Amino acid sequence: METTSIWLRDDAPPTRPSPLTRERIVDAAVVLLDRDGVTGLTMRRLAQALGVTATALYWHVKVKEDVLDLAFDHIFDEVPLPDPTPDWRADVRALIRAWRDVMLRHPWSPGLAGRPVPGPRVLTRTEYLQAALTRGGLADRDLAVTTRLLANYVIGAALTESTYHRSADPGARADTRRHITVNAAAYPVLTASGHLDADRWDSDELFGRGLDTILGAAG
Amino acid sequence: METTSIWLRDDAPPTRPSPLTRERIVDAAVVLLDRDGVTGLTMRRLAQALGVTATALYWHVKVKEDVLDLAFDHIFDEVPLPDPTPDWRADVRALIRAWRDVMLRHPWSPGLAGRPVPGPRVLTRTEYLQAALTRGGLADRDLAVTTRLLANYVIGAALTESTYHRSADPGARADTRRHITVNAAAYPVLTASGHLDADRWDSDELFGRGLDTILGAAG
DNA sequence: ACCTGAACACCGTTCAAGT
DNA sequence: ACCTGAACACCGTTCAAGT
Repeated sequence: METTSIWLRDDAPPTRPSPLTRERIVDAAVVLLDRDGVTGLTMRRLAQALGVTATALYWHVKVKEDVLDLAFDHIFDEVPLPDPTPDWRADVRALIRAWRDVMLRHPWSPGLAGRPVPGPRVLTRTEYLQAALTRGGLADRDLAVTTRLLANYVIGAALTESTYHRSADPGARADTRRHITVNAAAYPVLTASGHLDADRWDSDELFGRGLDTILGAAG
Repeated sequence: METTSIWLRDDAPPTRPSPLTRERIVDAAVVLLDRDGVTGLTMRRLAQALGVTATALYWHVKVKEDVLDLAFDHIFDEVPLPDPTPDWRADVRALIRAWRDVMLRHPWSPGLAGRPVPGPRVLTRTEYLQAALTRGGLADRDLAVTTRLLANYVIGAALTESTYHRSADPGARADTRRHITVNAAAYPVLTASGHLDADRWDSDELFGRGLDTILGAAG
């Protein structure tokens, strides 16, 4: 009868103990994407992080795009689906806010949002959203309009905000703002309104008010 | 005194008559992007289209990203800026619709929409938008909220619609829709509402109604 | 069934050199 | 000032071969 001796444990290869699975590939991909962005994810680096050859990945995945699709869907596990409440608007607000939050936490994700095939996690969240809107009395075309309005708003917001935040050149934002104020003759309203002035308004608050505008008009 | 003889004309090199300029580079880039998408634009292919060596481009441009930035801004020449009318809502509607149209005509563009530095053409259109909203009585925080709401909505809409339309696999959309209906137990609302059913609603109309929802609630 | 190694056809970018 | 050629350090993907 064999007991798990400490020597046997030390004999085990320490670098790649578990077998390669889709799950481990996706987890490693998200880590790399978070750290180095979408251009930082290469099949070779992903394989290296998993202690494996690049070509080994192609047994588990057809093309690199599949890895991106899987990673994109995977992060939406972070969007909770609480039990519906009587306040359908509050449910929608919480969902959309969490949706935006997860995309801002993974800044590489909004650019991938237009993926042709939504994964199961995205579909589940969309189901939750449409269910809440349905409780609010929306149906048929109005339901489709508001679903798209909310989804496209949150995607656009996450896309612009995330790329704006981690601008390669940190001074580029100030440069653009300066370009506006210097050419104030061409951009009188933008100059006055403080467009691209990062300190003027809080992004979270602006997003929330836009959301309220949609929800106030719907239903 | 020299006259332009036909022989002299024929002597001129036919492949690369004009000198390389940023303008010519951007024009060629847009052509390539329209034809092959963002992955189809490489510095080598771009150079070949211009009858020049890939490395020659680096005299006119610092990195490839600059080409993408220039191309993205360039297409917004196609968004007209008509004289403002007394109906500010109509002005906004026309601008946002044209904004969406140009992005759908250049399906590679929405994914680039989050570029850290907006170009002069985008800024000019944003100025036009904020001027119209200002005529509608919006100011300060309300102006910022509605500007972002409209801009992010149109960007998100263009992103999802464009990638949805030229899905690599044309049957993938139907597959996803089938996945919903087959798992109707998990997606009861999506099944009933016809989510991802391309034929159910007209995209242009849904977008327009979402736009009207925003404009109806604003101001 | 699952992974390796070698190979193919590409990339973006740098830099010395030409004109 | 503007472009070429060679070179560097990479890519995604295929495929025969190993276990």
